Amino acid sequence: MNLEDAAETLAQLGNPTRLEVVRYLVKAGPSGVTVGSIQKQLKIPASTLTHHLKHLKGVGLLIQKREKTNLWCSINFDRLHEVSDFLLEECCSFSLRESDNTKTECDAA
Amino acid sequence: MNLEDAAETLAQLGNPTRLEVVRYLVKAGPSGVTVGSIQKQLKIPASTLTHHLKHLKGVGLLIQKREKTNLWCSINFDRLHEVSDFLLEECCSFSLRESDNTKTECDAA
DNA sequence: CTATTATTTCGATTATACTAGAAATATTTA
DNA sequence: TAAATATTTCTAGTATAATCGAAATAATAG
Repeated sequence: MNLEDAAETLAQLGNPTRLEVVRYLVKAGPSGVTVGSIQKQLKIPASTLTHHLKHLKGVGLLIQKREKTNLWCSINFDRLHEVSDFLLEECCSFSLRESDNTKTECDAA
Repeated sequence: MNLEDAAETLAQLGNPTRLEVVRYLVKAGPSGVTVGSIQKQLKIPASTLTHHLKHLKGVGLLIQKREKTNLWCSINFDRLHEVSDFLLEECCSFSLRESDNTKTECDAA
């Protein structure tokens, strides 16, 4: 994951409403939830929610599957890992290069 | 770290210029670098850089120390870990609750 | 076909962020 | 004091994002 993609993904996670949705999707797990249930549970107006879901899908954090009238949403765990890995790798790269210890800061944490 | 703080921090990391600065600070390590050296290396106009540094400091990602005319900047590694932990914990909370395995998805990764 | 439920598009408002040049400030050195 | 260097403030243009009501669309059930 390059810097541009990481920044874009982080930016999308940086909106409180969207981060709340992401947290909800994570809790829901791989089976996912419908757009409507997110809307009801988190009390987000439908149009606002659609708007944010489009953003999340745009950076590959959201997986959607249609089933009849319902649109099922689930989080892309791999993508979520990629972005946290970007932060961690960039962070820990220092310890790996500069430290004499076999253990990195990451291992220690 | 609560959702609001996490969102705010992620939002600040979500700007390409700032993420580039963060990456540069991470590479520089705990000793840090001056504002001027960031400006020259990354070719960011001084006023733009000051603006972004203020943002990073605002969410606690940046540590600054004055020495004579120079302002030394270094990354707050702890803070960087906190935000990546927020993503990982929220992410892995599912596996912890739903899986019968003792190993979580995080451990496996 | 009609009604119902689910989701999206449209449109408009409001707010906030990014960018950077020019001028100002502050500190050190000569 | 004057010059040089480092950083910040001021200001302003431009762009983009967040929000949500109302209307539109889509799919199914009766």
